[in-house]
Amino acid sequence: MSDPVSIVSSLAATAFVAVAGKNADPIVRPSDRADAQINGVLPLAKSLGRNPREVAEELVSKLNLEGTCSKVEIAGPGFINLTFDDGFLLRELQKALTSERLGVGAAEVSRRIVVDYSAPNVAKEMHVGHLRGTVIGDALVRMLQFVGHTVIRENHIGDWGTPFGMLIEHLLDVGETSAADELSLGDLNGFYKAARAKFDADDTFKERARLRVVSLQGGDSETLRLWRILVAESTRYFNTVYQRLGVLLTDDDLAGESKYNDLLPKVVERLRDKGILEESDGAEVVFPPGFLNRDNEPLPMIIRKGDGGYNYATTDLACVLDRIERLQVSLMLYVVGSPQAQHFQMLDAVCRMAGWMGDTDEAVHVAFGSVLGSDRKMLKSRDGDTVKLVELIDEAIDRAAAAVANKNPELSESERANVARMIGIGAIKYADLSTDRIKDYIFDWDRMLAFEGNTAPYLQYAHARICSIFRRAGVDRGALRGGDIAITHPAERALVIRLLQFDTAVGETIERYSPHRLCTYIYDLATDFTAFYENCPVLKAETDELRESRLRLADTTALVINRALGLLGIESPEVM
RNA sequence: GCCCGCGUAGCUCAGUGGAUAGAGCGUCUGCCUCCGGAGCAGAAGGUCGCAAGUUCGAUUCUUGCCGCGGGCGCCA
Repeated sequence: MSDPVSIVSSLAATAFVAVAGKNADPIVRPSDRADAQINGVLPLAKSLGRNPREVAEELVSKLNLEGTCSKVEIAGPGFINLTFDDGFLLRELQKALTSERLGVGAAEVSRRIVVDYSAPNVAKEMHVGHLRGTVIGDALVRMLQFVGHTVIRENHIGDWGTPFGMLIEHLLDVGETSAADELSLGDLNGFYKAARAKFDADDTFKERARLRVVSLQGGDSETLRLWRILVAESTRYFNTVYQRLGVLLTDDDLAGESKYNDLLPKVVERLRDKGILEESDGAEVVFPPGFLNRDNEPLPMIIRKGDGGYNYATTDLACVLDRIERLQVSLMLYVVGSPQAQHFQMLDAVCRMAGWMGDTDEAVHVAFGSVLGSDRKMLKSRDGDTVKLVELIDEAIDRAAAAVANKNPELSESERANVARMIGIGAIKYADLSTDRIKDYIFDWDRMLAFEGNTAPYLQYAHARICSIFRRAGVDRGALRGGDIAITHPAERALVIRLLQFDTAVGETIERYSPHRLCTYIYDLATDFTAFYENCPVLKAETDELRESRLRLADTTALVINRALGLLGIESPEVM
């Protein structure tokens, strides 16, 4: 904990106990009238039936802020305005600097957590719809790991179900080798569409597909061999996308639906043993209370279809069993689009009815909105198709390369390519991460690649320029660390306070699984650095001491930007 | 019909039970021989969808309504 607001808050809490005789939230918040303000006096006075200003005075007398605040004043009806002591801020900054995580505290309790994200479908193209889930999930994984949790990534790919009948038959028609080539090249849409077209147009093909599904589910070894080709080629393709995108997912994280096949009968069995499985319209279902259908009748979660087959609900239940009983996790994050909200509510309800999840187990639907075009409709390519993720990546890098060539023509070709990659990918990711995930967001190339405003290029540029200060100074950043930092200007002070808020920013981001909070923080930090850089000459500082102090502030800022962007899965170029 | 989410400046978006609601872009007026303009200073622009309620205090919480999007039994 390095945020002065948190530190002062806990000090205030003890004073509140002294005055109130019980725990009371001091409600300490950052303030624009001082560094922080204590808002908890008014509600406390109300509950004590006392005059607020009187209570405020008593509180101030019991508040030991020696060494943390240089000024404490009561204002208005009973607010207490606090001004932090500069020495205190600088001590905290030094502590943060020498800490492992730049002041960010470890989680109070380290948990085992599954993060379920990305989830593309085998033999189907990855498109913009997969972008958000992949990027948000990856950022959450990085942050949770950062604060000390044990994170298990799970990529729940769609590798099972009726479409595989037609896909396998199409594979046979095309020939295994050329089909594999087609898939590994990434022409998944073409493959899927061709299969689909035949399925729709040709009754004998449809029959073959139907029979193939049966033998797939029956475990026919030849069919499984063919199925594995589809899965292997698809996942190989997914991996190339993940690598280009710079996300953590690998084959080790694959947890396709097929993986849970053996568990499905057990799910049914255990629900039946629990006495909550019912028969309805020929299907075996569970009715979690409170869910109604169109006609205001109880809405079931279908465990086993009328034809004896299983569906996604069963698989998801099996997943929960596996995660809780085998992986021993207590928290499951589902980074999945918001349209599936009701499904996850029912899933949670059924797991609790079944007793699989207890009071300490949590399943959180980390829901996110859709990616829209400028017309506010689902983003589509010109021909009305979904936009392929790889094409999006290509275009981002192309556009970034053009911007870099324009901004810094001096860069060598290979440097430019590398920087363009970092900027392009960063821009896409940041655009996705920087707005509240629950809302739909409007995809706009010009905005996300702008060097002004709350964008990745702006933040990356801020980082690169700080690096350039050191190149120009001819100073080794590492060698500088540990030395004195001074506050001689309000802009330096504001920057120090902001640097200390990194802890809170990460904490709030994790608490709400909302990466945009961290984005806002980095942007504020960059803005504060700009004000500092504008007002406080660094290389031309009046004295060597001041120059070094300011270089240290620049260094710290760059470290935090780099680390924070890293937590979002975004790289920080040193030149651009 | 029922349920869920969203509705903040012209546009894209932050934000909060507290004392004058913020940013970027766009618009307008100035400024700077600046460590790479990520420029700087200022102006205009908002009944925080509408209406009640809870509260000392609501844009934030509750309810109703309006608008938009999504979901609502054998797809995932």
